Amino acid sequence: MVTARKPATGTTGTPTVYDVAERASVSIATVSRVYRSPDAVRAPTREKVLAAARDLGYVPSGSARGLASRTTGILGLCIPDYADPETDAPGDGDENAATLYADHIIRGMERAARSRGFALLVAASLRDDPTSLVATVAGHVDGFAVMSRTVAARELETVSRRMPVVMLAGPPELDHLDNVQVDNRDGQRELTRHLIEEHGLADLAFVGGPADSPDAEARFLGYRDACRDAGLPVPAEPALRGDLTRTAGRDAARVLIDAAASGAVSRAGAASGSAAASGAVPGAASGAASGGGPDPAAGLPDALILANDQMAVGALEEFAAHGVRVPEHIAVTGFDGIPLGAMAQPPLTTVRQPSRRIGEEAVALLVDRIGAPAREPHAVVLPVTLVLRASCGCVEPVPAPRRG
Amino acid sequence: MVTARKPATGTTGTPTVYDVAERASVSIATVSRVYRSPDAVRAPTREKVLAAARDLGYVPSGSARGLASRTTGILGLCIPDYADPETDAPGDGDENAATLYADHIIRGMERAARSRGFALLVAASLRDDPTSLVATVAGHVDGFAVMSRTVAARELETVSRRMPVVMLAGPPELDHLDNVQVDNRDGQRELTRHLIEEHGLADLAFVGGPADSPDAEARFLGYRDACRDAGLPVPAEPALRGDLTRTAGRDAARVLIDAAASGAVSRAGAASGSAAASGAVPGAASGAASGGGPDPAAGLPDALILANDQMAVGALEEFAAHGVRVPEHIAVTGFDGIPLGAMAQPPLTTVRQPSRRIGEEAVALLVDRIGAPAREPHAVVLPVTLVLRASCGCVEPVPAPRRG
DNA sequence: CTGAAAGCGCTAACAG
DNA sequence: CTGTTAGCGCTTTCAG
Repeated sequence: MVTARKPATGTTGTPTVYDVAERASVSIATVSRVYRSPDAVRAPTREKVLAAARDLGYVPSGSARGLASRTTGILGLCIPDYADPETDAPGDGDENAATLYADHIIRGMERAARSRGFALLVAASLRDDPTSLVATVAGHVDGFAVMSRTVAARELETVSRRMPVVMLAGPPELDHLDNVQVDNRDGQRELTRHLIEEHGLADLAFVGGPADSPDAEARFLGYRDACRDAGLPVPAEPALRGDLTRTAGRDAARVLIDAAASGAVSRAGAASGSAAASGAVPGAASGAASGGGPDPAAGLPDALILANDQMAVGALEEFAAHGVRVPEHIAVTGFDGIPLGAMAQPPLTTVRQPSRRIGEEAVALLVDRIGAPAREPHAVVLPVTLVLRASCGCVEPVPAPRRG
Repeated sequence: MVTARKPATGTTGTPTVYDVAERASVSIATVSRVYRSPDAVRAPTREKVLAAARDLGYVPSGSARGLASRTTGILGLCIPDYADPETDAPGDGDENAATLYADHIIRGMERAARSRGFALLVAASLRDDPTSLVATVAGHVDGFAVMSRTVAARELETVSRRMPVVMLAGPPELDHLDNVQVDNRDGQRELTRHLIEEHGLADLAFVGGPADSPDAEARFLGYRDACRDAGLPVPAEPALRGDLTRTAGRDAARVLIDAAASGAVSRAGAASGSAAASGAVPGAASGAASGGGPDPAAGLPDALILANDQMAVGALEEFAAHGVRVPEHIAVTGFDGIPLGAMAQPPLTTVRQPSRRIGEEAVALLVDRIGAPAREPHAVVLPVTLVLRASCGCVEPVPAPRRG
């Protein structure tokens, strides 16, 4: 006869089920049961085990558990690299706002996950380290969400055959994946239509994001839709492009101001991408929301439509610095609905994205699929909402009464 | 002789080392090596393995790995429950800003962790579900950080004997734990001193947070330090307390306004905690930054010092709504350095916390300790910085030039 | 440089 | 209700 098969860990090392079992004079199976299905163990026995565990400082090993049960109770999230680590609080907290979006998704997922009994594993790609995020995450989770452009499609292709994966806020690169998006195009179309129909603006300039940003491109498309619907010229390219930062918004505004000052030449000509945008209807500027005063607005479009709030806030700042009044001289709009927009001067008209809901939907989709791996891929498109504030010429609505 | 000991997984199930090994005609040990120490395997062999893995869609199991190697490559973070999930974007995005603090810590940890080869497991306590966070997290990580008051001290006590734990932004409840804090007291002292010495203010009112918020309490202590240093009355309790939200800030401002309007009675008397605060030096109000105009300031303190930015922004809003001018009638300050503060009207003077660095330090501490479990506990205190803007009477400094 | 063997700590049928 | 017995998939000496 052999000696004990699984000798208790003795002195060193973290305590295991064996240690607890020995101390409580029960089998390891019972110890396991106490944690997995407490009701399947008689109360006295359970107490004994719990007491032993407490004394020993026992904490079940997630790894062993995961290995044995083939599920980890963890959901993953891959996000793109954001912000330079060295740039902490350079002065105005600009980069803080930049992250809000991903933060909200994280938060939404975290809560939704936890309320369903999952924890959240977050991994961001590192600009300089192309190590596969998927490999890091996939091995530890029961399923995960990926923000668009974070990981290579080929990799997703492979791993998505083995576990639930949902694509976030990006075009369904892999059509067989679940994915949740926001209705960027629709939102921008409605916003633009509002400018055209409610405020009677006709000379619009759109400031886009990088050409490879699906969100920004979808917004541009929405902008074009509105132009088309209104019988306005439909630009093939944004009048300007920026990298979605506040600074880019400032720059865009300055380009416009400079162009306006140097005569009525194609003011969009200074753009990075192709030029020739917004039709030249200089006279239309006088048709703006609330004309009056002298005319620092001469040569400016009726409205500047930026692809996100950050750029819009930057533009607001630049205009203010140059004595251009918003919305009197030019209307300005953003997209996203970040808190900063509400505090801007004037408060920014924008389109609010349900960023937190994106995370929540992702979890719902993931959990669904974990329950039914063969289910058809779902694509959920979250609606956005117009937030009309002063920067487009709308009167700031009275603050809503607190809800009961 | 027996049959194959570890038959390849065959058709079903996710592929394992055995499948890859078989397909590449090598042993499982070699497959393992390819992932753990690629250089220990001849290039041709390595390629063969990698190819097989690719074909199979093989992803190493984090659980199995963790079990076998006793390390998971994951760092954990326990944060307190925040925001009601139902309250998404009720109107002003208030709750968005509310989370910034935890978000920054998450972000800081996430990046720091990843740059050192770790992923981040985030778990928030659920208001209604007291299930042990620690149990969820501890089993899956190599060490973790805990935001103060998130988990019971007893539990930490136990688990910290078995793995690295660092306490965040809270008083070292367990003195043997590593912990990282922010110099709340010092920051508030300096800010207050600035108000007293640079602006000549003497009648100060401090709005604190919940009594069980270590951060808010430390700030109050700093405020008291400054009062004492200046020979001013040293209140035993904050003039008012709030729950650190924007709404609480609004309420605080209103209490002050009402009290001022209803005569010069003890305006702090309406506070929740004990009353009797800031010495009565009503005349001093005229000594404010830029006196002039009529006197809506009558009965108001010279300055309202709020325990955080959110409350301060709320106060700013309320004052504006009642025609009280800041800083002419009353100076207002916050604490934290959230982006909202910079956009407020007037821009908010505050103390900036290096929130992201907290997360970074936490990771550094954790990784250090993982490397040296027996090391002495470290306590790092991060410095804060004064951000002087218009709400205290300082001129808004010109925007710093972009760094080269 | 590669293979064989022995677990890591826990769960999950099965027996009793 | 509780104990036995196999592994889960991978890392790791230790040989070769």
